Amino acid sequence: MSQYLIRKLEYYGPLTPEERQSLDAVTRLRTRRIRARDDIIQEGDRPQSISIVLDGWACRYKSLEDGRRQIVAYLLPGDICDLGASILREMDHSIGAVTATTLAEIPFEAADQLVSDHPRLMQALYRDAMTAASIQREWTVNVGQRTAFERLGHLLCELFVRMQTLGLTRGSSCDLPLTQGEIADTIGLSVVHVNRTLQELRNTGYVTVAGRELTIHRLDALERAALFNRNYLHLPRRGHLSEAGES
Amino acid sequence: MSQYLIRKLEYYGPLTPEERQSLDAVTRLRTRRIRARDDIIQEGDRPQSISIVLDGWACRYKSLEDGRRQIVAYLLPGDICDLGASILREMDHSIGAVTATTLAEIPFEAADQLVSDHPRLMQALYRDAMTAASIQREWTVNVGQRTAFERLGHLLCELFVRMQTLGLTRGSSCDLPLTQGEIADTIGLSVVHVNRTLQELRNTGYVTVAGRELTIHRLDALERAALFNRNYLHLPRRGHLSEAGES
DNA sequence: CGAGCGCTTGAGTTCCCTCAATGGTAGTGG
DNA sequence: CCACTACCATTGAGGGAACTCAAGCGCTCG
Repeated sequence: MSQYLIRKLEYYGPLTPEERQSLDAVTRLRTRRIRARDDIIQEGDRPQSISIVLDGWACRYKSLEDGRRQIVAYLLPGDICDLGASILREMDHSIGAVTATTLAEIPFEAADQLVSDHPRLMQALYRDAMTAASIQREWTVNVGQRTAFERLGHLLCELFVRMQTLGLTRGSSCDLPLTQGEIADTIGLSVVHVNRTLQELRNTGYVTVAGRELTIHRLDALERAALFNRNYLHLPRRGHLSEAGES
Repeated sequence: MSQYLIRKLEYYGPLTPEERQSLDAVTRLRTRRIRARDDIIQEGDRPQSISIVLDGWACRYKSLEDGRRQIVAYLLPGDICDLGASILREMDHSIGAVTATTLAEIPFEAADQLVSDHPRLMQALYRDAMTAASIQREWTVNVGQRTAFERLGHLLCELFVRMQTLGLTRGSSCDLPLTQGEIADTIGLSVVHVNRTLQELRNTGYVTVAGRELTIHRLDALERAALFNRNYLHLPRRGHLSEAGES
């Protein structure tokens, strides 16, 4: 079940069979299903376990009193929901399910046991948290400096590349289960403007967005146009990536 | 020398005298002075030690190829420069000195020794990293959702409150060694518009900015006007804060 | 089959940007 | 000690990117 987390952690260095197995076991202890658009946890809550996305898309978001909302991260399969939340007093943001989502819920004791049994896993998880922080910095740059066209292009590049590392792309296509309203809340634009910018991306031949599927026709060109530089994802050098069918 | 780091970590829970002393000792091993506006480390570099700001202001920033620049964090005394950089391949952003800055440089081996001698310090440092990540999320909200007035007000509130926790405020005033250009790169506005927005903040009586000093006349009111909610700083409940003279 | 939601389009507006110019101040060097 | 330079803050004018409001269309689903 936790194949995506394992896959992700192995980018940082191979795991031993024991580490893989312990990780796998601990994610099978308890699972939880969330319906699309329901909240997984809310700002102010105190989490009782560590949750990992097994399947589906979720997002971290923060709301302002007057209803404005900013999505600050997307959680794809293998991503951990409560980085540090257990160690801080309470959640400073909410997490919502974008699609129907399956979570593994790991009790704190089981997690403690896991990392004390396998100290190298601790390091891999820390690394994962640092990568998440790097992505957060890049998102700040995205909304702070880039034009609407670049912002949207950058977001699509990031999501595609992250899906690719998970083996969840099909050629130059992947799922994109976001509404234009959610995209708007992600890149700090209005829905109307997202719609027009998306048309611009389509009309210039960079992408096709049909239903819930994204196709990037010229990834290299889009990366250039959107000033996307994948260094912030801290992936291994190119060429290691594989698709679903190949593994 | 590392009084500010110690002070910050003690917000998360008191340290033993031994922990304090070891922390202090390790920050005295080697120090480095940086002139204002020089870079401390650049994107792509691989850090050779852990640096802690002892004195002065620094900032994390990312540059785009065409010269646009986004400041993604300010590093105040007690802040750690290379959260996770040692564990990732290379720096995904640069760090520059805003003012003249003094750094403690802790060799990796000394840092490893420190946290293995005092495991609770590891937890405090991890907590600190998680708080930094929380601030980063809030900055994404700031540039993504808030108006120019709110953005600038929010930034000033954050900097003032953070300086306050360090005991570096004088009543309702504190240092603000930023040029309007740097503020512009922080909140994603043009210099001209920062200037006008700052005037708006002055004219409405919220703040005075004279030379390199910021005075916030009505902090509560500004917090409300800027939609500032200090929960994301994960400070202890209010009332614990003290000023320089009091401790 | 109406209701709700998401996508799309048009029209008008506003917030923020760029360009340009000025004055003040600090640092440099002759 | 005073040019000379550089940088920063400030102001005006004009333009454009993105916003709001409003309406219509096509799904899907109870």
